[in-house]
Amino acid sequence: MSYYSAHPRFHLAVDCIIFGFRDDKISLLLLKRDFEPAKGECSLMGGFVRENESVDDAARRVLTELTGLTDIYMEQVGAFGKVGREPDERVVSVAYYALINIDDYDHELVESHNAFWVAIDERPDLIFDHDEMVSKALVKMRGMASEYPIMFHLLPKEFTLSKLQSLCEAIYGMPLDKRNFRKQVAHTACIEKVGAIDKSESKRGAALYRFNENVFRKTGIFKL
Amino acid sequence: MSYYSAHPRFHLAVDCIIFGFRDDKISLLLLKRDFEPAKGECSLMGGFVRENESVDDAARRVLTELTGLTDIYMEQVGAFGKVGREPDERVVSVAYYALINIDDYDHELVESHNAFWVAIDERPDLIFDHDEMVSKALVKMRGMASEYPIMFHLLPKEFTLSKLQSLCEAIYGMPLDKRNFRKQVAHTACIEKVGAIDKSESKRGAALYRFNENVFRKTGIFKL
DNA sequence: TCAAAAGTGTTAAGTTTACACCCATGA
DNA sequence: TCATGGGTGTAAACTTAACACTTTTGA
Repeated sequence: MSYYSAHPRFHLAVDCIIFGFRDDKISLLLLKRDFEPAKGECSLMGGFVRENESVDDAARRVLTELTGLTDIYMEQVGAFGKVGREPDERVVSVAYYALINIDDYDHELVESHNAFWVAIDERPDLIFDHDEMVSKALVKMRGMASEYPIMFHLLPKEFTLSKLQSLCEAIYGMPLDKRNFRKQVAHTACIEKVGAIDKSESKRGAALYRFNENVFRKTGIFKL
Repeated sequence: MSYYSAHPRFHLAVDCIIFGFRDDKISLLLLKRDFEPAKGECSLMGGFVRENESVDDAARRVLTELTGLTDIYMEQVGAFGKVGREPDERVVSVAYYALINIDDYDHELVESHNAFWVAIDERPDLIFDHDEMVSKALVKMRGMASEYPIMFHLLPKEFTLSKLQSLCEAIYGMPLDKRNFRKQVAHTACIEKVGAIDKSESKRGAALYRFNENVFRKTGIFKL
Protein backbone atom coordinates (compact mmCIF):
# COMPACT_ATOMS: atom_id res chain seq x y z
CA MET A 1 0.00 0.00 0.00
CA SER A 2 2.93 2.36 -0.63
CA TYR A 3 0.74 4.47 -2.91
CA TYR A 4 -1.08 5.66 0.17
CA SER A 5 1.60 5.38 2.84
CA ALA A 6 3.87 7.79 0.98
CA HIS A 7 1.44 10.57 1.84
CA PRO A 8 1.04 12.45 5.09
CA ARG A 9 -1.95 12.12 7.40
CA PHE A 10 -3.82 14.89 9.15
CA HIS A 11 -5.97 15.42 12.19
CA LEU A 12 -9.50 15.95 11.02
CA ALA A 13 -12.05 17.88 13.06
CA VAL A 14 -15.60 19.07 12.66
CA ASP A 15 -17.04 22.33 13.97
CA CYS A 16 -20.74 23.09 14.33
CA ILE A 17 -22.37 26.43 13.73
CA ILE A 18 -25.60 25.93 15.66
CA PHE A 19 -28.31 28.39 14.69
CA GLY A 20 -31.43 29.03 16.72
CA PHE A 21 -34.16 31.69 16.63
CA ARG A 22 -34.36 33.56 19.93
CA ASP A 23 -36.01 36.91 20.74
CA ASP A 24 -36.71 37.43 17.03
CA LYS A 25 -33.00 37.15 16.25
CA ILE A 26 -30.87 34.47 14.63
CA SER A 27 -28.61 33.24 17.40
CA LEU A 28 -25.62 31.04 17.81
CA LEU A 29 -24.75 28.43 20.43
CA LEU A 30 -21.13 29.00 21.49
CA LEU A 31 -18.76 27.53 24.04
CA LYS A 32 -16.89 29.45 26.67
CA ARG A 33 -13.97 27.06 26.67
CA ASP A 34 -13.02 25.61 30.05
CA PHE A 35 -10.38 23.44 28.38
CA GLU A 36 -7.23 23.84 26.30
CA PRO A 37 -6.32 24.95 23.73
CA ALA A 38 -7.53 28.54 23.95
CA LYS A 39 -9.08 28.04 27.41
CA GLY A 40 -11.24 30.97 28.44
CA GLU A 41 -12.01 32.06 24.89
CA CYS A 42 -15.16 31.53 22.85
CA SER A 43 -15.46 28.95 20.12
CA LEU A 44 -17.81 26.77 18.15
CA MET A 45 -18.58 23.28 19.40
CA GLY A 46 -16.20 20.87 17.72
CA GLY A 47 -14.59 17.50 17.91
CA PHE A 48 -12.29 15.11 16.12
CA VAL A 49 -13.39 12.70 13.42
CA ARG A 50 -13.05 9.05 14.47
CA GLU A 51 -11.62 6.16 12.49
CA ASN A 52 -14.84 4.43 11.58
CA GLU A 53 -17.11 7.38 11.26
CA SER A 54 -17.90 9.52 8.24
CA VAL A 55 -17.22 13.23 8.51
CA ASP A 56 -20.97 13.90 8.37
CA ASP A 57 -21.52 11.42 11.20
CA ALA A 58 -18.85 13.12 13.27
CA ALA A 59 -20.69 16.43 12.89
CA ARG A 60 -23.96 14.82 13.95
CA ARG A 61 -22.30 13.17 16.93
CA VAL A 62 -20.71 16.42 18.07
CA LEU A 63 -24.05 18.22 17.79
CA THR A 64 -25.71 15.51 19.85
CA GLU A 65 -22.94 15.64 22.46
CA LEU A 66 -23.74 19.29 23.09
CA THR A 67 -27.50 19.48 22.65
CA GLY A 68 -28.84 15.96 23.09
CA LEU A 69 -30.64 16.40 19.76
CA THR A 70 -30.68 13.85 16.94
CA ASP A 71 -32.13 13.98 13.41
CA ILE A 72 -31.23 17.62 13.05
CA TYR A 73 -31.00 19.48 9.75
CA MET A 74 -27.32 20.08 9.02
CA GLU A 75 -25.42 21.28 5.97
CA GLN A 76 -21.73 21.24 5.34
CA VAL A 77 -20.20 24.69 5.07
CA GLY A 78 -16.83 23.52 3.83
CA ALA A 79 -13.35 22.38 4.75
CA PHE A 80 -10.99 24.81 6.45
CA GLY A 81 -7.44 23.79 5.75
CA LYS A 82 -4.95 26.64 6.18
CA VAL A 83 -1.62 25.50 7.55
CA GLY A 84 -1.54 27.58 10.73
CA ARG A 85 -5.25 27.65 11.53
CA GLU A 86 -4.72 25.99 14.91
CA PRO A 87 -1.58 27.21 16.64
CA ASP A 88 -0.14 23.98 18.08
CA GLU A 89 -0.89 21.28 15.53
CA ARG A 90 -2.05 20.98 11.97
CA VAL A 91 -5.77 20.25 12.02
CA VAL A 92 -8.09 20.42 9.04
CA SER A 93 -11.66 21.13 10.08
CA VAL A 94 -14.91 20.63 8.25
CA ALA A 95 -17.60 23.08 9.35
CA TYR A 96 -21.33 22.34 9.41
CA TYR A 97 -24.27 24.48 10.29
CA ALA A 98 -27.28 23.11 12.12
CA LEU A 99 -30.75 24.61 12.47
CA ILE A 100 -32.44 23.75 15.73
CA ASN A 101 -35.69 24.65 17.41
CA ILE A 102 -34.55 26.42 20.52
CA ASP A 103 -37.36 24.91 22.61
CA ASP A 104 -36.04 21.39 22.18
CA TYR A 105 -32.45 21.09 23.33
CA ASP A 106 -31.14 19.56 26.56
CA HIS A 107 -30.41 22.54 28.83
CA GLU A 108 -28.40 20.59 31.39
CA LEU A 109 -26.11 19.16 28.77
CA VAL A 110 -25.59 22.59 27.24
CA GLU A 111 -24.80 24.14 30.61
CA SER A 112 -22.42 21.34 31.47
CA HIS A 113 -20.44 22.28 28.34
CA ASN A 114 -20.34 25.92 29.37
CA ALA A 115 -22.27 26.84 26.26
CA PHE A 116 -24.48 29.88 25.77
CA TRP A 117 -26.67 31.54 23.16
CA VAL A 118 -25.80 34.84 21.57
CA ALA A 119 -27.49 36.83 18.78
CA ILE A 120 -25.40 36.66 15.62
CA ASP A 121 -24.85 40.39 15.43
CA GLU A 122 -23.64 40.46 19.03
CA ARG A 123 -21.33 37.49 18.86
CA PRO A 124 -17.91 37.81 20.47
CA ASP A 125 -14.67 37.16 18.60
CA LEU A 126 -14.05 33.45 18.26
CA ILE A 127 -10.85 31.44 18.28
CA PHE A 128 -8.87 30.26 15.24
CA ASP A 129 -10.85 30.72 12.03
CA HIS A 130 -14.24 30.19 13.66
CA ASP A 131 -15.38 33.72 12.76
CA GLU A 132 -14.82 32.92 9.11
CA MET A 133 -16.73 29.67 9.54
CA VAL A 134 -19.69 31.54 11.02
CA SER A 135 -19.68 34.14 8.25
CA LYS A 136 -19.64 31.48 5.56
CA ALA A 137 -22.32 29.47 7.34
CA LEU A 138 -24.56 32.53 7.48
CA VAL A 139 -24.16 33.23 3.78
CA LYS A 140 -24.85 29.61 2.94
CA MET A 141 -27.80 29.32 5.30
CA ARG A 142 -29.38 32.49 3.91
CA GLY A 143 -28.87 31.26 0.36
CA MET A 144 -30.49 27.92 1.16
CA ALA A 145 -33.35 29.58 3.05
CA SER A 146 -34.24 31.70 0.04
CA GLU A 147 -34.64 28.60 -2.12
CA TYR A 148 -35.74 25.80 0.19
CA PRO A 149 -38.05 25.58 3.19
CA ILE A 150 -35.31 25.07 5.76
CA MET A 151 -36.36 27.92 8.03
CA PHE A 152 -39.05 25.76 9.64
CA HIS A 153 -36.31 23.82 11.42
CA LEU A 154 -35.83 26.97 13.51
CA LEU A 155 -39.48 27.09 14.62
CA PRO A 156 -41.74 24.84 16.65
CA LYS A 157 -44.02 22.63 14.53
CA GLU A 158 -46.84 25.14 14.93
CA PHE A 159 -46.20 28.84 14.68
CA THR A 160 -48.01 32.13 14.11
CA LEU A 161 -47.54 34.19 10.96
CA SER A 162 -46.03 36.96 13.06
CA LYS A 163 -43.28 34.60 14.22
CA LEU A 164 -42.71 33.33 10.70
CA GLN A 165 -42.49 36.87 9.41
CA SER A 166 -40.02 37.95 12.08
CA LEU A 167 -37.96 34.86 11.27
CA CYS A 168 -37.87 35.81 7.59
CA GLU A 169 -36.91 39.33 8.54
CA ALA A 170 -34.09 38.00 10.71
CA ILE A 171 -32.83 35.70 7.96
CA TYR A 172 -32.97 38.23 5.13
CA GLY A 173 -31.94 41.11 7.37
CA MET A 174 -34.70 43.43 6.20
CA PRO A 175 -38.22 44.40 7.29
CA LEU A 176 -41.08 42.87 5.33
CA ASP A 177 -44.52 44.28 4.63
CA LYS A 178 -47.10 42.43 6.71
CA ARG A 179 -49.85 42.35 4.09
CA ASN A 180 -47.56 41.32 1.27
CA PHE A 181 -46.05 38.66 3.48
CA ARG A 182 -49.42 37.18 4.42
CA LYS A 183 -50.59 37.29 0.79
CA GLN A 184 -47.53 35.26 -0.16
CA VAL A 185 -48.11 32.74 2.64
CA ALA A 186 -51.71 32.38 1.51
CA HIS A 187 -50.45 31.34 -1.94
CA THR A 188 -47.99 28.82 -0.49
CA ALA A 189 -49.81 25.50 -0.30
CA CYS A 190 -47.22 23.87 1.94
CA ILE A 191 -47.96 26.33 4.77
CA GLU A 192 -51.34 25.42 6.22
CA LYS A 193 -53.51 26.72 9.03
CA VAL A 194 -53.90 24.18 11.81
CA GLY A 195 -57.09 25.62 13.34
CA ALA A 196 -55.72 26.15 16.84
CA ILE A 197 -55.10 29.60 18.25
CA ASP A 198 -52.04 30.83 20.11
CA LYS A 199 -52.87 33.21 22.93
CA SER A 200 -49.39 33.47 24.42
CA GLU A 201 -48.22 36.45 22.35
CA SER A 202 -51.33 38.57 22.14
CA LYS A 203 -54.65 39.17 23.82
CA ARG A 204 -56.62 38.60 20.69
CA GLY A 205 -54.83 35.36 19.82
CA ALA A 206 -53.23 34.39 16.49
CA ALA A 207 -53.94 31.48 14.17
CA LEU A 208 -51.33 28.72 14.20
CA TYR A 209 -49.83 27.38 10.98
CA ARG A 210 -47.56 24.50 10.12
CA PHE A 211 -45.28 23.50 7.27
CA ASN A 212 -46.50 20.45 5.37
CA GLU A 213 -43.50 18.56 4.01
CA ASN A 214 -45.61 16.29 1.80
CA VAL A 215 -47.35 19.17 0.07
CA PHE A 216 -43.97 20.76 -0.51
CA ARG A 217 -42.61 17.56 -2.04
CA LYS A 218 -45.58 17.38 -4.39
CA THR A 219 -45.59 21.00 -5.48
CA GLY A 220 -41.91 21.85 -5.08
CA ILE A 221 -43.09 25.41 -4.47
CA PHE A 222 -41.67 27.49 -1.66
CA LYS A 223 -40.71 31.15 -1.69
CA LEU A 224 -40.96 33.58 1.21
CA MET B 1 0.54 17.20 23.06
CA SER B 2 -1.62 14.26 24.10
CA TYR B 3 -4.75 16.30 23.38
CA TYR B 4 -4.01 15.94 19.70
CA SER B 5 -2.11 12.66 19.59
CA ALA B 6 -5.06 10.77 21.05
CA HIS B 7 -6.93 11.33 17.82
CA PRO B 8 -6.57 9.49 14.52
CA ARG B 9 -5.08 10.98 11.39
CA PHE B 10 -6.38 10.70 7.85
CA HIS B 11 -5.12 10.86 4.32
CA LEU B 12 -6.37 14.07 2.78
CA ALA B 13 -6.83 14.50 -0.94
CA VAL B 14 -8.16 17.15 -3.29
CA ASP B 15 -10.10 16.52 -6.50
CA CYS B 16 -10.64 19.08 -9.23
CA ILE B 17 -13.76 19.47 -11.32
CA ILE B 18 -12.35 21.40 -14.25
CA PHE B 19 -15.02 23.14 -16.31
CA GLY B 20 -14.47 24.52 -19.79
CA PHE B 21 -16.77 25.82 -22.53
CA ARG B 22 -16.36 23.78 -25.72
CA ASP B 23 -18.67 23.56 -28.77
CA ASP B 24 -21.27 25.62 -26.91
CA LYS B 25 -21.37 23.07 -24.09
CA ILE B 26 -20.08 23.03 -20.53
CA SER B 27 -17.38 20.39 -20.53
CA LEU B 28 -15.24 18.59 -18.04
CA LEU B 29 -11.56 17.63 -18.11
CA LEU B 30 -11.27 14.00 -16.98
CA LEU B 31 -8.50 11.44 -16.63
CA LYS B 32 -8.47 8.03 -18.19
CA ARG B 33 -6.42 6.53 -15.40
CA ASP B 34 -3.22 4.75 -16.45
CA PHE B 35 -2.35 4.16 -12.79
CA GLU B 36 -3.76 2.40 -9.75
CA PRO B 37 -6.14 2.41 -7.99
CA ALA B 38 -8.97 1.98 -10.52
CA LYS B 39 -6.60 1.86 -13.48
CA GLY B 40 -8.46 2.06 -16.79
CA GLU B 41 -11.43 3.92 -15.35
CA CYS B 42 -12.31 7.60 -15.57
CA SER B 43 -11.84 10.03 -12.73
CA LEU B 44 -11.29 13.61 -11.78
CA MET B 45 -7.75 14.96 -11.46
CA GLY B 46 -6.71 14.66 -7.85
CA GLY B 47 -3.80 14.51 -5.49
CA PHE B 48 -2.83 14.32 -1.86
CA VAL B 49 -2.47 17.33 0.40
CA ARG B 50 1.12 17.89 1.56
CA GLU B 51 2.37 18.68 5.04
CA ASN B 52 3.11 22.35 4.57
CA GLU B 53 0.45 23.25 2.12
CA SER B 54 -3.08 24.50 2.70
CA VAL B 55 -5.90 22.47 1.23
CA ASP B 56 -6.67 25.33 -1.16
CA ASP B 57 -3.03 25.41 -2.26
CA ALA B 58 -3.10 21.67 -2.87
CA ALA B 59 -6.08 22.13 -5.20
CA ARG B 60 -4.29 24.90 -7.08
CA ARG B 61 -1.14 22.78 -7.36
CA VAL B 62 -3.06 19.80 -8.69
CA LEU B 63 -4.81 21.98 -11.27
CA THR B 64 -1.46 23.38 -12.38
CA GLU B 65 0.06 19.90 -12.60
CA LEU B 66 -2.57 18.92 -15.13
CA THR B 67 -3.11 22.12 -17.12
CA GLY B 68 -0.05 24.30 -16.60
CA LEU B 69 -2.43 27.10 -15.60
CA THR B 70 -2.00 29.37 -12.57
CA ASP B 71 -4.23 32.09 -11.08
CA ILE B 72 -7.36 30.20 -11.99
CA TYR B 73 -10.78 30.83 -10.49
CA MET B 74 -11.54 27.94 -8.12
CA GLU B 75 -14.22 27.36 -5.51
CA GLN B 76 -14.41 24.67 -2.91
CA VAL B 77 -17.31 22.29 -3.43
CA GLY B 78 -16.95 20.54 -0.09
CA ALA B 79 -15.36 17.71 1.84
CA PHE B 80 -16.26 14.14 0.97
CA GLY B 81 -15.72 11.94 3.97
CA LYS B 82 -17.69 8.68 3.83
CA VAL B 83 -15.83 5.77 5.38
CA GLY B 84 -15.65 3.51 2.33
CA ARG B 85 -15.41 6.12 -0.41
CA GLU B 86 -12.07 4.76 -1.61
CA PRO B 87 -11.92 0.98 -1.51
CA ASP B 88 -8.41 0.33 -0.17
CA GLU B 89 -7.74 3.08 2.35
CA ARG B 90 -9.61 5.77 4.20
CA VAL B 91 -9.13 9.03 2.34
CA VAL B 92 -11.11 12.20 2.91
CA SER B 93 -11.19 14.35 -0.19
CA VAL B 94 -11.97 18.02 -0.64
CA ALA B 95 -13.42 18.81 -4.07
CA TYR B 96 -12.92 22.08 -5.92
CA TYR B 97 -14.27 23.30 -9.20
CA ALA B 98 -12.19 25.40 -11.57
CA LEU B 99 -13.34 27.52 -14.50
CA ILE B 100 -10.80 27.71 -17.29
CA ASN B 101 -10.69 29.27 -20.72
CA ILE B 102 -10.25 26.29 -22.96
CA ASP B 103 -7.93 28.17 -25.31
CA ASP B 104 -5.28 28.58 -22.65
CA TYR B 105 -4.23 25.26 -21.18
CA ASP B 106 -1.04 23.27 -21.90
CA HIS B 107 -2.12 20.57 -24.36
CA GLU B 108 1.03 18.48 -24.04
CA LEU B 109 0.75 18.33 -20.28
CA VAL B 110 -2.90 17.34 -20.51
CA GLU B 111 -2.17 14.60 -23.03
CA SER B 112 0.69 13.28 -20.93
CA HIS B 113 -1.82 12.76 -18.11
CA ASN B 114 -4.16 10.90 -20.41
CA ALA B 115 -6.80 13.55 -19.85
CA PHE B 116 -9.63 14.46 -22.19
CA TRP B 117 -12.59 16.83 -22.49
CA VAL B 118 -16.15 15.63 -22.42
CA ALA B 119 -19.45 17.54 -22.45
CA ILE B 120 -21.08 17.35 -19.03
CA ASP B 121 -24.20 15.64 -20.30
CA GLU B 122 -22.11 12.98 -22.03
CA ARG B 123 -19.72 12.26 -19.21
CA PRO B 124 -18.89 8.64 -18.44
CA ASP B 125 -19.33 7.09 -15.00
CA LEU B 126 -16.51 8.10 -12.71
CA ILE B 127 -14.75 6.21 -9.93
CA PHE B 128 -15.50 6.43 -6.21
CA ASP B 129 -17.82 9.33 -5.41
CA HIS B 130 -16.56 11.53 -8.24
CA ASP B 131 -19.98 11.56 -9.91
CA GLU B 132 -21.45 13.08 -6.77
CA MET B 133 -18.63 15.62 -6.68
CA VAL B 134 -19.39 16.66 -10.25
CA SER B 135 -23.12 16.98 -9.58
CA LYS B 136 -22.54 19.13 -6.52
CA ALA B 137 -19.96 21.21 -8.36
CA LEU B 138 -22.44 21.86 -11.17
CA VAL B 139 -25.15 22.97 -8.77
CA LYS B 140 -22.73 25.23 -6.93
CA MET B 141 -21.23 26.65 -10.13
CA ARG B 142 -24.68 27.41 -11.56
CA GLY B 143 -25.73 29.07 -8.31
CA MET B 144 -22.62 31.24 -8.26
CA ALA B 145 -22.97 32.09 -11.95
CA SER B 146 -26.48 33.40 -11.42
CA GLU B 147 -25.24 35.83 -8.78
CA TYR B 148 -21.67 36.70 -9.67
CA PRO B 149 -19.84 37.31 -12.95
CA ILE B 150 -17.81 34.12 -12.86
CA MET B 151 -18.84 32.88 -16.31
CA PHE B 152 -16.27 35.13 -17.95
CA HIS B 153 -13.53 32.80 -16.68
CA LEU B 154 -14.84 30.31 -19.24
CA LEU B 155 -14.44 32.74 -22.15
CA PRO B 156 -11.52 34.50 -23.80
CA LYS B 157 -11.06 38.12 -22.70
CA GLU B 158 -12.98 39.31 -25.73
CA PHE B 159 -16.09 37.56 -26.92
CA THR B 160 -19.15 38.09 -29.08
CA LEU B 161 -22.63 38.37 -27.63
CA SER B 162 -23.60 35.18 -29.43
CA LYS B 163 -20.90 33.29 -27.54
CA LEU B 164 -21.91 34.85 -24.26
CA GLN B 165 -25.54 33.96 -24.90
CA SER B 166 -24.73 30.36 -25.75
CA LEU B 167 -22.62 30.17 -22.58
CA CYS B 168 -25.55 31.41 -20.48
CA GLU B 169 -27.80 28.92 -22.20
CA ALA B 170 -25.34 26.14 -21.39
CA ILE B 171 -25.04 27.19 -17.75
CA TYR B 172 -28.75 27.67 -17.12
CA GLY B 173 -29.72 24.75 -19.35
CA MET B 174 -32.39 26.66 -21.25
CA PRO B 175 -32.67 28.67 -24.45
CA LEU B 176 -32.71 32.46 -24.10
CA ASP B 177 -34.38 35.05 -26.29
CA LYS B 178 -31.78 36.90 -28.33
CA ARG B 179 -33.38 40.34 -28.11
CA ASN B 180 -34.10 40.13 -24.42
CA PHE B 181 -30.59 38.88 -23.79
CA ARG B 182 -29.00 41.75 -25.68
CA LYS B 183 -31.26 44.27 -23.97
CA GLN B 184 -30.03 42.97 -20.63
CA VAL B 185 -26.38 43.12 -21.69
CA ALA B 186 -26.91 46.70 -22.85
CA HIS B 187 -28.04 47.58 -19.31
CA THR B 188 -25.04 45.87 -17.72
CA ALA B 189 -22.32 48.48 -17.39
CA CYS B 190 -19.57 45.96 -16.65
CA ILE B 191 -19.93 44.38 -20.11
CA GLU B 192 -18.48 46.80 -22.61
CA LYS B 193 -17.98 46.83 -26.37
CA VAL B 194 -14.28 46.83 -27.28
CA GLY B 195 -14.70 48.22 -30.83
CA ALA B 196 -13.02 45.35 -32.63
CA ILE B 197 -14.95 42.93 -34.81
CA ASP B 198 -14.73 39.14 -34.85
CA LYS B 199 -15.05 37.71 -38.34
CA SER B 200 -14.25 34.10 -37.45
CA GLU B 201 -17.81 32.97 -36.76
CA SER B 202 -19.78 34.83 -39.38
CA LYS B 203 -19.42 36.61 -42.70
CA ARG B 204 -20.84 39.84 -41.45
CA GLY B 205 -18.67 39.92 -38.33
CA ALA B 206 -19.77 40.46 -34.73
CA ALA B 207 -18.82 43.12 -32.23
CA LEU B 208 -16.47 42.00 -29.49
CA TYR B 209 -17.22 42.71 -25.84
CA ARG B 210 -15.29 42.30 -22.63
CA PHE B 211 -16.06 42.12 -18.93
CA ASN B 212 -14.77 45.10 -16.97
CA GLU B 213 -13.91 43.96 -13.45
CA ASN B 214 -13.46 47.52 -12.15
CA VAL B 215 -16.87 48.64 -13.31
CA PHE B 216 -18.36 45.56 -11.68
CA ARG B 217 -16.60 46.33 -8.40
CA LYS B 218 -17.96 49.88 -8.46
CA THR B 219 -21.53 49.06 -9.40
CA GLY B 220 -21.81 45.56 -7.94
CA ILE B 221 -24.40 44.92 -10.64
CA PHE B 222 -24.36 41.73 -12.67
CA LYS B 223 -27.29 39.63 -13.76
CA LEU B 224 -27.57 37.64 -16.97
C1' DT C 1 -60.99 52.15 27.90
C1' DC C 2 -56.94 51.52 25.95
C1' DA C 3 -52.77 49.25 24.59
C1' DA C 4 -51.01 45.58 21.77
C1' DA C 5 -50.87 42.33 18.37
C1' DA C 6 -53.97 40.20 14.48
C1' DG C 7 -55.93 40.56 10.41
C1' DT C 8 -57.33 42.33 5.71
C1' DG C 9 -57.22 44.69 -0.63
C1' DT C 10 -56.13 47.81 -4.01
C1' DT C 11 -53.30 50.33 -7.11
C1' DA C 12 -49.13 51.92 -9.41
C1' DA C 13 -44.55 50.76 -10.85
C1' DG C 14 -41.46 47.80 -12.58
C1' DT C 15 -40.04 43.55 -14.62
C1' DT C 16 -40.40 39.77 -17.66
C1' DT C 17 -41.80 37.54 -21.67
C1' DA C 18 -43.13 36.87 -26.38
C1' DC C 19 -42.42 37.87 -30.85
C1' DA C 20 -40.36 38.94 -36.63
C1' DC C 21 -37.81 41.25 -39.65
C1' DC C 22 -33.71 43.62 -41.98
C1' DC C 23 -28.43 43.75 -42.40
C1' DA C 24 -23.84 42.70 -44.05
C1' DT C 25 -20.84 39.66 -46.22
C1' DG C 26 -18.23 35.64 -48.21
C1' DA C 27 -18.82 31.80 -50.83
C1' DT D 1 -27.71 35.60 -55.16
C1' DC D 2 -28.21 33.29 -51.28
C1' DA D 3 -27.09 31.22 -46.94
C1' DT D 4 -25.38 32.48 -42.45
C1' DG D 5 -25.07 34.62 -38.29
C1' DG D 6 -25.63 39.81 -36.48
C1' DG D 7 -28.45 43.10 -34.99
C1' DT D 8 -32.83 45.72 -33.50
C1' DG D 9 -38.22 47.58 -30.45
C1' DT D 10 -42.81 47.15 -28.73
C1' DA D 11 -46.79 45.60 -26.21
C1' DA D 12 -49.12 42.39 -23.00
C1' DA D 13 -48.74 39.66 -18.83
C1' DC D 14 -47.13 39.24 -14.60
C1' DT D 15 -44.83 40.40 -10.32
C1' DT D 16 -43.51 43.42 -6.79
C1' DA D 17 -43.99 47.21 -3.71
C1' DA D 18 -46.36 50.68 -1.27
C1' DC D 19 -49.82 51.83 1.69
C1' DA D 20 -53.93 52.39 6.56
C1' DC D 21 -57.45 51.00 8.98
C1' DT D 22 -60.53 47.66 11.80
C1' DT D 23 -60.72 43.71 15.18
C1' DT D 24 -60.24 41.39 19.54
C1' DT D 25 -59.42 41.09 24.26
C1' DG D 26 -56.82 41.15 28.75
C1' DA D 27 -55.12 44.27 31.90
